[in-house]
Amino acid sequence: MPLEKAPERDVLQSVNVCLDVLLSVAQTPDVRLTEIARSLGETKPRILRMLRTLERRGLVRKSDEGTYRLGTTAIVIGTAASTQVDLVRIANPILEEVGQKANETTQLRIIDNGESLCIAKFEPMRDLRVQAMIGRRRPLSAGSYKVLLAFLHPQVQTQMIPEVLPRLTKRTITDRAKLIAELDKIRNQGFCVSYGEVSEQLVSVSVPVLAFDGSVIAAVNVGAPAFRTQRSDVDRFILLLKDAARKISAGLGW
Amino acid sequence: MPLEKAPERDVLQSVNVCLDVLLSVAQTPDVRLTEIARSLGETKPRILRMLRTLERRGLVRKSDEGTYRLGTTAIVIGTAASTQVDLVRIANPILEEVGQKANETTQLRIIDNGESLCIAKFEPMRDLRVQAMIGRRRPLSAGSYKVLLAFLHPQVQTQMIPEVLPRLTKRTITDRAKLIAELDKIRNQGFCVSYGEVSEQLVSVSVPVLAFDGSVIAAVNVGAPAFRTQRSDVDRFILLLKDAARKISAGLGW
DNA sequence: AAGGCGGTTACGGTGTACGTAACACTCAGG
DNA sequence: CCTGAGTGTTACGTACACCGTAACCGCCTT
Repeated sequence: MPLEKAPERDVLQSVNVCLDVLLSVAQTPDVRLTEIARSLGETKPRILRMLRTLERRGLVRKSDEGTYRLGTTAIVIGTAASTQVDLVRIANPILEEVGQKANETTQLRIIDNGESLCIAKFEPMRDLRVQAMIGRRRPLSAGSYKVLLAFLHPQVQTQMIPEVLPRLTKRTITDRAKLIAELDKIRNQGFCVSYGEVSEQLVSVSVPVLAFDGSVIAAVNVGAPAFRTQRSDVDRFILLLKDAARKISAGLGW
Repeated sequence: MPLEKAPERDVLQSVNVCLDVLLSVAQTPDVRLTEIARSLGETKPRILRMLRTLERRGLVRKSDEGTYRLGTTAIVIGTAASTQVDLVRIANPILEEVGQKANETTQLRIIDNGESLCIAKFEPMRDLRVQAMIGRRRPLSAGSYKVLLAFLHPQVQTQMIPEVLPRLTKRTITDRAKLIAELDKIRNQGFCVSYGEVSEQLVSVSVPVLAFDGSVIAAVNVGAPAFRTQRSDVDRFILLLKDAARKISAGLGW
């Protein structure tokens, strides 16, 4: 029996592909028709039809050179979403507050599709700072984002950890057993500090945002260059983040 | 012959409806399945399938009570769009600058689907201020947004003006001939000031953003409460907006 | 001139996704 | 306690929307 495409019951594949196209354009601006078709493994006519419909509705825009970008309707939907998603709406001012006090970059990350996904951020006015980007994905196993794993129910946790752990730097944990031990430690202390696991010379601190039942909703994070971050700074970040996580939980109604 | 649905050649109606659903949720948060189906004139099973696919991709999220909101993927797409749409990316800091100097709300509006559409804004820190909202639509004929009409090519202009002009306040122009005369005046002086045409007690000033060939791209706008806006303020706004429009044009490469 | 590559069109067959109908469930009212 | 009017949901057979193939039209490069 062929194990390819489990057709995902009750999912309109036409709409599904159209969303693929949309995300494709979002990810790589000025992408061409052929490139999209190739990367999605679809035929050109099909993608052309998708793009035409998306263009007519202002979701994408075609440049004179035949490349595609997102359009104005995408902005409208996006800003509406920022106000509709409680987590982001609540977290944004709190992220800014922490970011101002720490004078470093802060992020809000959730689990999405087996990865961590940045859905809100704040960057301080400072010449040198960690660069964050809404929509950027990272493996769950690397960096301090692994708090997201640590506070998961044990069964889904092991299920969420892939067979082979991707290596981003020489400090990245790639041994499953070692990772699980680390996760235990994190769950006990309530936070995670990571040194150069995802990027060299970067230190990252994360604290989980928990729901009323103790399930993990998201993680708040401070990222900073290692050279200017003392042990005392890290401790300060942890306190700031714990406070922030508590506020966000409260803001969500718990 | 039936004049209903000209099937819009090469437009996937399945995708089309799905976008309707998405915009529906964007416009009215916490909307229910039945309500969407009713407002779009579609059947419930169809909309259910759409929502399910959208939900699986994180575009919308279903609450426990069965209502729908936009989801995290919508945020990702939206923020990507803000950086990809040149006009918005360029205009945003300029809008803020003008807004700070005027200490009033500023907007960037384009023509979309026969209406004016707000795609960027700035609101000053001030207790009482005009409220702007990205995605909000207004008739092209009312308020100072009519600069968008004024700088259109004459043939498309008349084609863009509807048969009957909607009345928003008692000051709204509802006579076609009068409107066209007004548009001539606006085109000559290069800006438009409107007193209470779209909202009572509000004054609004708009200046067109022109492309290298003189075609109109967008309009920049200052909106303020009438009671605190002197003639001299209006003049100041005009200067600020003209400068802003010039900068935006330049930023777009002209 | 020939070939490659991008985008586009045409068209006929098929399988996706459509609507109908019936189903569960909750709530309000009689 | 039943009934009716709301939800949202499932099942299913049919039709047509949409798909892929193939051919086409530029535009480059060789």
